Amino acid sequence: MAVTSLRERKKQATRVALQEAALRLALAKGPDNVRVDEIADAAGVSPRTYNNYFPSREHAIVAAVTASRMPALAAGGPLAAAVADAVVGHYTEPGDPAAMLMITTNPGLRACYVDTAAGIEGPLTEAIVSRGVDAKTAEVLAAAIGAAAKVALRRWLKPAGGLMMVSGSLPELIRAALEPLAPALDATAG
Amino acid sequence: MAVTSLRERKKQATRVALQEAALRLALAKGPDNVRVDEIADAAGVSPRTYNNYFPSREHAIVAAVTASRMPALAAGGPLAAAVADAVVGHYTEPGDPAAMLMITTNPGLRACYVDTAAGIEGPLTEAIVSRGVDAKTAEVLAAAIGAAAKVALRRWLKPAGGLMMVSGSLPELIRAALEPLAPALDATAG
DNA sequence: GCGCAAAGTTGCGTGCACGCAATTTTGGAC
DNA sequence: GTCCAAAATTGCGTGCACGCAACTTTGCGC
Repeated sequence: MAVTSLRERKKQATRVALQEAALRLALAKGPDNVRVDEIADAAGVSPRTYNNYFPSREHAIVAAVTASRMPALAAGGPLAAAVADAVVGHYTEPGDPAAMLMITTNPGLRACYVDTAAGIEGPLTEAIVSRGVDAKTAEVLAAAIGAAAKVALRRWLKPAGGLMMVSGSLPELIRAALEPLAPALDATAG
Repeated sequence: MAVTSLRERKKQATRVALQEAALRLALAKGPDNVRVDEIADAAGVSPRTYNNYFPSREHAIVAAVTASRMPALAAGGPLAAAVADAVVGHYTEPGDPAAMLMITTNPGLRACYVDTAAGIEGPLTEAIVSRGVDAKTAEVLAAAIGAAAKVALRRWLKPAGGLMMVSGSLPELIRAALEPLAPALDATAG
């Protein structure tokens, strides 16, 4: 938040307005009954502008309940453990339970939520590099971690039994999914 | 090709017809000047049917130059090596050079081509399982491998210097990208 | 052959993503 | 305060993906 030119603040404001409008409307009318136009309208902005902020209808809704930044990696200790802690940290947010239920229930939102995992790859790459790992190696590892996170999210969202029930603790699932990658991560230790 | 009911053969035929029409038209007019309607038309099929076969305009074009199935994993030896060979094998196809140039040149096609890598995950999971690895572990590893493959493809497609030049040998890039995952793969050995 | 259920195709309608060019807003320099 | 270049917003137009509900084809049992 270092630079806060007025312009930047206004942009952030409309972004937030769009997110909140999207979430509110989706919760009120059901996610499939919300049109982009309504969201834009509720945020006091033109429909075209909506897509200057979000690449799809679902993104605004999901963004409203998604952590914006990854926690930093712990400085020392095994890389695998530090990564697991960071990823778990990122996905351990309170977040409106009703909103989460809606996301887990709706296919489009589910997919969009899972794709969130791609967003951690950039920061992860940097973080891994800053621990002395070669940049190209770090890129691959971050991509692998992102893929594992997606698997974990998919497992978490998978309808268990007949009912749409969250199938286990997300932190546990994330740690379990990252486990197979641990040898690769710890092999980078100097 | 075990089951070849007439129905199945006709489906395959239209699929191929669509692919070839798409590729031919894209090569002739430039990929951005080809409308879905034209492709469908050239394949003697309704536009609506196009999307029963391909989820996007780009997919048919890319599918025309993409290997349909992964080579099987070698039965013995280290898993990492077997996987690397299989993935390299999958991406080592002749393929019309002109078509490849077009794909590497056009942003939309590039992205679609990279996403091809997701298609190897299913077969890979099965293959890894059949080597005695736990199913959940295999799923994560396959996802990681797919992610690494995407990184390799992206590096390969990255415009090097000012010109749109393929930046190195794809097999080399794939092996390099898979290298960091080797410890994780070989750690599964009984 | 005959008929019928399943599979595939088609047309229609809707909402959406996005390129483009025109317009409005912003904010620092003077 | 005034001005202007950069940035953001907007409207428009286009092509596309896809749900849905007819309609047509297929292929199997008889």
